[in-house]
Amino acid sequence: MKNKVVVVDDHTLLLEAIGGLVRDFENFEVLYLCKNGQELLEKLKFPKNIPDIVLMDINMPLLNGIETTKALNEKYPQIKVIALSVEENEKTILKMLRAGAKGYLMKDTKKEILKEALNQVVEKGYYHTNTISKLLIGSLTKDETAVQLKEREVEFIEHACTEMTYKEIAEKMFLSPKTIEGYRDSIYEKLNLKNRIGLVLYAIRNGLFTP
Amino acid sequence: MKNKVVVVDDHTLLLEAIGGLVRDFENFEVLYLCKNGQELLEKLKFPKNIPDIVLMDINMPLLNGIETTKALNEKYPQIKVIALSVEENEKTILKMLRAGAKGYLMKDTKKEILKEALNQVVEKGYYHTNTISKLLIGSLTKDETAVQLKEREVEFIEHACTEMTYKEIAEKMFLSPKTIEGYRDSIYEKLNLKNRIGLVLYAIRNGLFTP
DNA sequence: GAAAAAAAGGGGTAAAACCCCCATGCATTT
DNA sequence: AAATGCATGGGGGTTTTACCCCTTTTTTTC
Repeated sequence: MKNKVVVVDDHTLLLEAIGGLVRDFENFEVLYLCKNGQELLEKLKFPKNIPDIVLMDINMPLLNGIETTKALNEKYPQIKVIALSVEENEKTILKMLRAGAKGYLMKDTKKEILKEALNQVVEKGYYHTNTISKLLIGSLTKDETAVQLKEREVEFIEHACTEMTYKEIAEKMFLSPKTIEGYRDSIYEKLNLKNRIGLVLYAIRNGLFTP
Repeated sequence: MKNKVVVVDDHTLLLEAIGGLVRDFENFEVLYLCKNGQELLEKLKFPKNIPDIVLMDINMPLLNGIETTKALNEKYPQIKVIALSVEENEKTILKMLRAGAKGYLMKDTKKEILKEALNQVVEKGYYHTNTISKLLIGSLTKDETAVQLKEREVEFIEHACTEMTYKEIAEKMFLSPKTIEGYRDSIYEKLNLKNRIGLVLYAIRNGLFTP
């Protein structure tokens, strides 16, 4: 019995191409392909559509890789997710692993490594490269969870990533400029930032804002 | 006689996967795969390695797609380049077309479209989707070339994409703060920006700075 | 229901950013 | 020789940010 694989990626070309690669591996078969997380969750409502492994991109519209992985881990814990991404961003990788991904592959992976990863996930239940393992060890020492942004603060950060002044942002969010300054100050403290430029860079690097 | 295709992309998985797709098309064969522009130029030194079509990614280390395409157009004008990218950035697309690319495909393209593009490039010498055609028409009216940043201004912009104050940037560039302000003001005018946030976003969106 | 935490708003000061308009020196062009 | 372009630096002003420390109101928690 071949292991059933589903590939999820919004870039159709990449999606079909990776599907093609997996189809070439002897002990794997491609069940179907999805363009985003929402499409996958729809499909999974039918038991015949439940795969053994999901190869999942992280940056997707509608429902991204992290949220989708979380959902899968709750509803279908038997499905093993391997993240697939060009993102080398440490925090993103960690978020994905926390969401329950069993492996993480950079997109500059060789065909053989993909096969190896698929096989290891089937046999051992996980696949981690050296890079990822080191990251995991590092994450134990750092207290990442301490930084928790409020809903309204995230909203403010998105507005801060434009040419608007704080006064204008305040108007847009129906708040006093002073409240906005309050948000800013508490964010600066939490994230150890010096000025708005730093905030913008933080937002971009952590996916809160896409330029 | 099959048309010879070379794929250039730094993401190995994508590289191999696209190679696989092209291999499946009847009238095309994959000569070889490259991880960046430099590797391609090395290969081309041997006449037997000269393909009919190059499928080229834009963002690559060592020698990016735009520079590589320029080089190809000078030395091997018979080779037709099709750009392949996730970038939807207008300016990047235009740069690539100006460099001499005969076609431009987003990575969310279907397998059939890729085949269609390859065939059209062989037959007509070019392949442009509606989106690209509209862009081309638009570019004729706008005088994009007017905006020309000086060497030193670009250097300043890179520093502006950090938490440094202008005073600190001035020290780092061995200039008076007033000179820095001069750079800033002329850049704001040229690029129609309101403040430093806008500058940072411009820099990121146009590849002057990678966060 | 009281205590604690958070969200929202405020005052004041100093620094940074922004915006004009101007001067010098130096190379290239005409 | 005059003109142009450009890099560099400056004066003096306003606006916007940053950074203090503080109060009131709402929400959460025990």
